[in-house]
Amino acid sequence: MSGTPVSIQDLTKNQAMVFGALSTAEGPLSAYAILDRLRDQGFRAPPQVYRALEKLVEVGLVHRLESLNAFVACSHPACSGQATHGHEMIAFIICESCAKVTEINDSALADQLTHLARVQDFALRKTTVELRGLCRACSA
Amino acid sequence: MSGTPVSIQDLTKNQAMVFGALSTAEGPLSAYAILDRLRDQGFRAPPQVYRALEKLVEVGLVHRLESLNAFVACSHPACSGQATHGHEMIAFIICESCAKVTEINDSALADQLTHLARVQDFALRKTTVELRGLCRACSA
DNA sequence: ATGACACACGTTATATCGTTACGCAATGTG
DNA sequence: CACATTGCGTAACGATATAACGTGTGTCAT
Repeated sequence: MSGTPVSIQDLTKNQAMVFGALSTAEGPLSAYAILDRLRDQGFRAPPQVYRALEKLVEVGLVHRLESLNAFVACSHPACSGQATHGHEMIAFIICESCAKVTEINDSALADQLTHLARVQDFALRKTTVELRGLCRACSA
Repeated sequence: MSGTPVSIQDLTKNQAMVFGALSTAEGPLSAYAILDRLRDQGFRAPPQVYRALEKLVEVGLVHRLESLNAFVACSHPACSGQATHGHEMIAFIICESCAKVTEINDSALADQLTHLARVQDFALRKTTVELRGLCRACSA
């Protein structure tokens, strides 16, 4: 199991650069947006980005927003994918005007989702919860 | 408001064909899969499918699965987009093995999501809840 | 050491998903 | 009738994602 990184230290060069790009960004970035930001630093083709993203998502440092086909750095303070691990079960609140994304880890919600799956004998592997609309600032 | 269809009767020819394709299908279909199934019947290009899908989703006869980039016919018995309307707030349970999709309309979940949004003064417009894993049959 | 293997990476090409833009015909409304 | 609206057909393109292949580099059992 030496190939199981848990924190930023264990990232490869490309993974670190992609994570850096996402951390620096204000909001979510598409894979191609990441690619563009890293061209100066030697990135040339999509697979470089996608490979890094795959690992970062697996480890929990980055989340994929399905409804946006985009990615965000985990907002946990110094996140390293720990926390409520087992299943992530994070909800995202996404403003369609300013693109700001809020990450929410609500245990009541997690319980409900777990329950819904359990009732059907469904072996939950991954959950996607994304709430879209307008944030307070933008709906004012 | 004469342009607001509420049921299958009001669909145009293309919308009806796309809805038919989805209804006939066992599981979710991508837009291009729909296109392929309708080529015999005269469909030739993506916009024909996407335009029909846009309307069908708007009306609630069809749902988009964000995590699959695919579409399913609403499973409500003789669905016409009514029911808990206002916001849809439907959860989908998606088997990654057999691709079967179960539609769930859980009011506790809806309440919880509404609450999460409310706490942040977030004006909810659309929710995506997708649970992925293995259904009972497939995890046996 | 050396050969076998796994891993990260670079690169090209291709697959898949979705949209823009344009034109035309049918319909309905003043 | 003039004209707006709507649905439709088509071509071209843009955006997102993956396959496939090659290379170097480290580990490590032999």
